[in-house]
Amino acid sequence: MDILSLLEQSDFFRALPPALRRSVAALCIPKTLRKREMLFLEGEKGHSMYLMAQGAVQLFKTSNDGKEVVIKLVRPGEIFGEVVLFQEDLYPVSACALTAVQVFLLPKRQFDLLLDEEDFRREFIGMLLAKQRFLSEQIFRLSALDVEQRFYHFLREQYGEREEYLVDVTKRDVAAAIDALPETLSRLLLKLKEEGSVQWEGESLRVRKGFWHEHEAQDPGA
Amino acid sequence: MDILSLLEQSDFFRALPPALRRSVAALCIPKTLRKREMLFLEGEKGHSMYLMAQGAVQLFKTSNDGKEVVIKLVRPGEIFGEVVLFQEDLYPVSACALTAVQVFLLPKRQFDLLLDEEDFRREFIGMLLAKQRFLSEQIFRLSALDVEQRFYHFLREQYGEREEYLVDVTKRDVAAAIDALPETLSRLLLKLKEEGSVQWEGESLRVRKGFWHEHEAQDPGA
DNA sequence: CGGCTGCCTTGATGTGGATCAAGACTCGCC
DNA sequence: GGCGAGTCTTGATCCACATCAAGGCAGCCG
Repeated sequence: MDILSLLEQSDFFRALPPALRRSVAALCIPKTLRKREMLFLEGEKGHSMYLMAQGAVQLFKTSNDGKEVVIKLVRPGEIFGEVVLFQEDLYPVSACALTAVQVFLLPKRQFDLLLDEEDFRREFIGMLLAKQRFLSEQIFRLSALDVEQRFYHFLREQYGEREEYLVDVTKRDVAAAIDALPETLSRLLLKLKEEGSVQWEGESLRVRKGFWHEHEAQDPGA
Repeated sequence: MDILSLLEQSDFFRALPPALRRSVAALCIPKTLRKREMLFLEGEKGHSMYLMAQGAVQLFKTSNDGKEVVIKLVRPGEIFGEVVLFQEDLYPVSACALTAVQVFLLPKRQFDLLLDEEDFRREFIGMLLAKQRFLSEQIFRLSALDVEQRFYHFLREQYGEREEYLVDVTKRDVAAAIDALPETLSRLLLKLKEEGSVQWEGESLRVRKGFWHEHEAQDPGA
């Protein structure tokens, strides 16, 4: 994936005038990670934000006693690590590649230039607000939905309402993403298989016709 | 509380040149609410953000089956409802006064002027990022801490590490804020009283000397 | 006054999901 | 080929917290 077309796809780099976009592209530093490689650690000093090009990155926090809490999975086209560009410069989360990953790195200094662009600014702030919505909803989900519903939400959010999926992350990672243990997800999947509604073998997951219709999304007001 | 000195206290209105600050003050619409009055509802269209002057406001989401999940309590000096100023103009949460409340309303249109100010912009974005940190930590707390630790965090965050508190919200609201039922909080408080560590009667809450020392905050990396 | 409406407490019981423990299965690697 | 490490499953048990149900105890109003 080349950087320029990625920028064109990305919601808010699209807002830049083409000339500036090209110069940003020139400043972006590409980086690839292998599965399970760490990108940065919670508490570390950071000077760049990241633009996701390929794969999946897990953002998580770690408790004193070692429990890892997933805050968000990042997918191609999304930005992360932008928290570090203003004021406080410590990453509030750790980032780990769940698959082979391709990202671009945009250093702090280059970034300031962009913010002078009125349109870019609007898009950037809009993106921050969208993230705020996402996190609020995540809080809601954790406290109001059970594991089963969180699993459905996960599928919808990551891959959309389909009948066949190619799941590119492990069950363990899915479990973590919906704040459950692998054991719990495993038992859930067994139940769903017996019900005939969801079947997940290897990378391929399939869902009974009409399934999504019977499982409407929560949270209409969002 | 008069609006001008509030603006001077507020983290990022302080960044405005005094002249502009005065003109903002002139544009702010004061509003007072009584306990339990609603300010806006999830899903409603909105055209203003709010600046908190006095009291406590609860931001929450409601599930299909009526469960209310508190996202955040807002305190004097904080901003809320700003999500509505860009793109999507529906409030993602509902807002309810937990006490008598004084707020100022800043309509969308006036707000755009402010964003042209370089310094203000930086502060505004900084505030959004701080909120993002807060929400991430909240997710962490919900999934990694038990009710007892969430209660301690609540006290620290709302009032600081003191020995005596004047609690201005009801137990029911505290319970909701730490994602617990009133019954659960009640039982916790009984336990803490028997241990001699926390005593809460009426509005006054007191904590054993040395208590905070024994209960260090989690989440060092934040 | 007496009754109502919120708030808070206390008790008995239920349960979703965590925890602990033990295989099974896969795959890369020597 | 076989060993070891990582992943996934399955079962038995446990526990924090929810749920359900009843009172107690204000404060307020007619």
